[in-house]
Amino acid sequence: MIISTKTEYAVRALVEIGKQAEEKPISISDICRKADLPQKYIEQIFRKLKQHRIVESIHGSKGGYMLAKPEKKISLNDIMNAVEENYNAEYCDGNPEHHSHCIGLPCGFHDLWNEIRDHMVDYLKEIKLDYIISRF
Amino acid sequence: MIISTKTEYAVRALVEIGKQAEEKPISISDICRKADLPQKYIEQIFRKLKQHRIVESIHGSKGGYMLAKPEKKISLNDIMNAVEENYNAEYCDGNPEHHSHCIGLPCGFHDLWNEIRDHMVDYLKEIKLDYIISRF
DNA sequence: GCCAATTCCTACTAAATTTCTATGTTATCC
DNA sequence: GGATAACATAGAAATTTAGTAGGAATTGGC
Repeated sequence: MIISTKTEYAVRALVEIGKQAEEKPISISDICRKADLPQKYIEQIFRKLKQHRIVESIHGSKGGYMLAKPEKKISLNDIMNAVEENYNAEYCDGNPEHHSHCIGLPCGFHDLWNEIRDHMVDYLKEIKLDYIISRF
Repeated sequence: MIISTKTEYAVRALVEIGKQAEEKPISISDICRKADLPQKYIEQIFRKLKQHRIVESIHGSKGGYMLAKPEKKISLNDIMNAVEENYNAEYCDGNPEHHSHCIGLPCGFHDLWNEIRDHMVDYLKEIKLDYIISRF
């Protein structure tokens, strides 16, 4: 499956924030209760989302998370890039010492894999959070 | 990474068959020697490729594998479909008893994930083995 | 008929990754 | 000061992926 649990959880949690009409922060525990998600896991995920400026947080009691920018400026690509490990990794540097089958530069396979990844990234950039929310 | 080792191995092995000018079978051991691949693993992969009519085999001594159809009729999608587990799996059937967050049918998330998967499948259908081979 | 080379089959092991929990610390509101 | 929340790190548990072991069945060539 193309979409991992981690990405799905991130999206479901962000949708929960998006559904919140008011401009006040919502806590992880609220999100998880409403969307039936594992709280500690979501905490980790949200720290990554914050590092990538997708959400911002308010510390302490009455604190929580808010979207850091408008829903239409947050794409599925942004979310996956924040949340998935080495989402951006080049498949290979073409160095035969790392991959014995690379006969040299450029390596045809890895150019192809990167081409496929780039296609996917471009597509996912067009799927915005507002579109996702609108489907509910 | 979108492309797994298993798919990469399958492609590299199929390219090796494609490079073979003559219309005679090539053995797994030859393929693995030339492309530096783990033989037993490739054997498994080729059995799946055979089940999906991507290659055909000749038993016994002097036996081996050949492409079952022209290179331009074998797509990356065909290969991944043969080789990757539940490549075709619907993300979810929308049944809340299986996924507690599905509030009903249709389930917006899973329709979206399937939409993304379908986009990817359509793209991968257009990447044919002859194109891949031509890149070397 | 026998041997070598090969496909074919199943079960298992090992490694890596992903998912999730435990146990805190720090910050803020009341 | 207590409650509630974000923030942090380590690691357990589960799942998936990659690879190995050992052999059975099939065929060509001698």
